[in-house]
Amino acid sequence: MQPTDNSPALTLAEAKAQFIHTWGVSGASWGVSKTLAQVHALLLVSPAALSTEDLMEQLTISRGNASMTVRELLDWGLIYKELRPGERREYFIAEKDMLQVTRCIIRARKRRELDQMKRSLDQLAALPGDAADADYRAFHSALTDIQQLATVSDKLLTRLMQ
Amino acid sequence: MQPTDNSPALTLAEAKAQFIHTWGVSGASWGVSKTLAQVHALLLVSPAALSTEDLMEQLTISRGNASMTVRELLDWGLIYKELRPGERREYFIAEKDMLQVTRCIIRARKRRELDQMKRSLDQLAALPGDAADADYRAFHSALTDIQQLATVSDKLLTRLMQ
DNA sequence: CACAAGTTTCAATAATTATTGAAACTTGTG
DNA sequence: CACAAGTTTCAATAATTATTGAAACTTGTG
Repeated sequence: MQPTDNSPALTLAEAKAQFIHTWGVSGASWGVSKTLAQVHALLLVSPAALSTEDLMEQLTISRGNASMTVRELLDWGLIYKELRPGERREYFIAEKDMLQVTRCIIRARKRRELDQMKRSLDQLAALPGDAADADYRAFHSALTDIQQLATVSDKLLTRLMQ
Repeated sequence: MQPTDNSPALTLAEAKAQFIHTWGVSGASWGVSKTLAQVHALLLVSPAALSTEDLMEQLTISRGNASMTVRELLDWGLIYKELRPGERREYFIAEKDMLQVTRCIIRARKRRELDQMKRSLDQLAALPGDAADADYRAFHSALTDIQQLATVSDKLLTRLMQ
């Protein structure tokens, strides 16, 4: 007797929906909004470009939300506008090369978080103080260690972006 | 005339407070709670171990918050308990080696997010389908690309952890 | 075993963040 | 230049997430 799998296989649409859900959850735990991640996921697995209307419909989100999310994804460089001659409506298509996608994400996050952090650290490290004070020395050395880590990370990320 | 900087220099306590604030903001944008990041920052720049009481006082947070946050930091491996003989109260001290700190953070996030994502992707990639259907092929190929990226990231992160 | 000195849990609440949706805006066309 | 077909903005609101604080629990000691 050949064992046959009785559970109904996922349809393509269900598989896509599940992927969009997973991508949304992941995004949320890295500090980006669930909708942003979901719109990105939907466009990643769409062979064709989609309009704002399509996004609203397929993800049941509002026009405003769709508009702002799409703008942010354009800003990250993760999606492109596709303009069709003679049509008013804008279509969006995702960068499909995952290496490029990675670069975009690293570039954006580095700029927003790491560079900002380095600036704060530099400012704090400039604090003049009494080198005889153990407490001051401890703080300063902690700061220097963190700065060094920031510098190393910066170099590594820059290299990863090629 | 020698130009003298008139702005009052930061005191050590102010500098620490500013560091704690910055670290808190950074943490928040990477999806960890502000308090978690702040407790970590405070312990990072404290030469001595601190008790729950100390944390509550210095960050003006509740006992419950302090307790849960400390437990989570222990779980990440970012802080240690220091027990003093004959004392009931627990003291906490941060891992100060930033290389170790990085490892702990990578290990925890990899386990929580990347490994989880890989499992979801594997499950979706197992979807049987009609290889003649262009839509199916497009989805499958997107999925494979993402899986490959996940695998490469996994290897890179594992290497970074040494 | 009662008590003191702590820690943990978790339901209620506060604070924050994301989302809606209607009004304002933009742009191309007859 | 009026209108149609879209997009964007942003105040109000909904949803989510973090925090409080009091009660329950734990553990060592006289």
